[in-house]
Amino acid sequence: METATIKDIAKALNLSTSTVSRALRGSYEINPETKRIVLECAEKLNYRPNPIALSLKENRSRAIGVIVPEIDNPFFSQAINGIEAIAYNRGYHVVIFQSHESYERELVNVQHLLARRVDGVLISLSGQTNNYEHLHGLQEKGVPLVFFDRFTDAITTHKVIADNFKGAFEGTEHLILSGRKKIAHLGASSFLSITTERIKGYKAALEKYNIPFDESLIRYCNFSIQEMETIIDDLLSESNPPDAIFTVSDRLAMACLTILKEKHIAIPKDIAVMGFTNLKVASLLEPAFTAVVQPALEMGQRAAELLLDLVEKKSKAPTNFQTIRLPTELVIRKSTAL
Amino acid sequence: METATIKDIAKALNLSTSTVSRALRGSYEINPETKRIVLECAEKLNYRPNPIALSLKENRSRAIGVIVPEIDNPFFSQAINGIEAIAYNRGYHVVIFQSHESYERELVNVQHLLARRVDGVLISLSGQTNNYEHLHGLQEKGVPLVFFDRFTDAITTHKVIADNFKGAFEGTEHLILSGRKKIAHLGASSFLSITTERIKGYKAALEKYNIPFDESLIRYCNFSIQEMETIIDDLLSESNPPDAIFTVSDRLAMACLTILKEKHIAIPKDIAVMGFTNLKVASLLEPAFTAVVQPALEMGQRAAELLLDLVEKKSKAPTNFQTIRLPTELVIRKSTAL
DNA sequence: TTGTAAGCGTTATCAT
DNA sequence: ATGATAACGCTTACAA
Repeated sequence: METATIKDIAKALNLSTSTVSRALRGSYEINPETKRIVLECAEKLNYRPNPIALSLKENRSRAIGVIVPEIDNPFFSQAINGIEAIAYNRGYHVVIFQSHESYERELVNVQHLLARRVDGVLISLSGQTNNYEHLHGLQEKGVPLVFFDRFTDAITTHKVIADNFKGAFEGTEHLILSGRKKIAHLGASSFLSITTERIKGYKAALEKYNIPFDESLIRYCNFSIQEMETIIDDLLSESNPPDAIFTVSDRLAMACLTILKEKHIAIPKDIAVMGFTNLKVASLLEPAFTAVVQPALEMGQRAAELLLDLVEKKSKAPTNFQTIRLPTELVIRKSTAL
Repeated sequence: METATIKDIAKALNLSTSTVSRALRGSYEINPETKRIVLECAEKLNYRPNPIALSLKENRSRAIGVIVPEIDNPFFSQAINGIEAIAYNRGYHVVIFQSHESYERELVNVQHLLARRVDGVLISLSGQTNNYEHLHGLQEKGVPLVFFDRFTDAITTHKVIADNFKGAFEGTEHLILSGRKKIAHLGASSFLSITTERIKGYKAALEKYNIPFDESLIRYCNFSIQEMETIIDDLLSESNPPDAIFTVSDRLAMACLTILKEKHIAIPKDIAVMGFTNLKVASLLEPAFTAVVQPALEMGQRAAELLLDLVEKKSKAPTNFQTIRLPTELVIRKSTAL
């Protein structure tokens, strides 16, 4: 059974396709009776408008593209969840791409999205991206773009991000106040806003408590778990290892805890571990772990809302682009008996 | 700057669109010189074929649809990762929908996928689904369908699933051999294959060791974390609570561990906990937790491969539908010092 | 109130 | 070797 088209209805009813089209979309200028029989017939034939034909005509797809570093990362899958919820409610589909932290891949993703004529793009930058021509390209072609989580100031548009500075400041302060003297900071790629902003927060906290900043305590690792492990191992095997570790992502936190456990290092006692995660993950981790919880779901929702507003915007009035900083929450869980 | 079309190239070169089209796709019957200048011009204008126009013409979209209960679930996000990898390599896009464990939502998702003319569908059934007309509908319209993880025998097609019976058997056996006498089984919805198959494995293990089966030790919970907690609480507050709990999903395992910890119940000592999860989550959970690890990534990959084979199949020869059961792995982690 | 025709970008068929 | 035309499904001036 093939899908019925407007033509089929027109033929069945001896009407023109334009009449059917109008009746279907409830135009004024149509005889109520005609409208009735058209709708009835459409129902009978199980007519479904072909969105592809519409896309071709209107040069838009009612789909938005999302580019994330990895789907299989709790932060991003939760953000996508938020995006999907909003998009679904507003009648849009979501097409997902992964950059796998690769600039080249991100480039290709953008080209695919352009080819697909998505109506807008949500992106969280790859850790390798430090050139933004592809994003300018999107904007030049009039495709609205909104950043979430990882952005660049090189592009003017809405940004929905965590309050990285404040989160890192509060987290670091918490470590200091609980007596830690030597706090390592495990960042992602140095290109990323989440890294630079968090390092600033970290530094500011050290400064407030007159702790000298030690460059060697900052490490960058963006890619494989493998690489993270190497770096963490390296950090821990120094003659005078840190007594606290601040990590900037779920995966770093996990890698860190795993290694510490393997090395039989007591987490609250010998080394304090804290870092940016999302709530679900935080609840799974070592109870002594302190989480700077990011509102991943809300970030996705807000970003999607802003994007769809841009997409549906009719007026050509200049947009006031916003940078929304969602608050993080410091979660200190009791170390319950296991 | 607008996107260039074949027409633009034709106009610029004083050729017909058909010639340009043929040159672009490297037809024999074209003058090498013409071909050259066309390609050159296409390059200059940054021509990109419009996949929407192609879709309309060919009545296909080079996109596959995926329906999962929840994106934000480590098992599914990992499976999607596998799907995406294969689809990307073979030139397909992935459109993702969530059923949120709701039959109605799944129905709507299927309709959207039909409207979008996806070339094929991968689905893992919602916990509420016990009517399969919508899936028959897909098949009637010639849209290939492949199940992964959660399937029904009411539909004839490829199925890529975990070896649920064996996994549950081995897991339960492990609990029995480590001295547990009263093993509770926390299933998802009773409609789901993952539930029924795993219960069979559980029963078979009990039988092997002559442990009488006690219906009241089996509980079903498919939905909110809230509901899971109620059920687990209920189970634990019986006069003679179980000394082991077997859970059939990541989320159940998490809910279970959380509650036990809150109640200060010693996990290896008072109650053994084990269950189906994926490796990433398993490594984060309570070290005394025993995991029946499912190959989520591979499941996604295999399912996507089978689906794309169906999609691209030319011959009308009847297909031999396969049911691929991927082995699970019993992971017993040492309870390292924390 | 309804019909005719053009057009969205592309390719296939049938000329030339 | 190349061009003209129709067609994919739909909307929308413009005509009637």
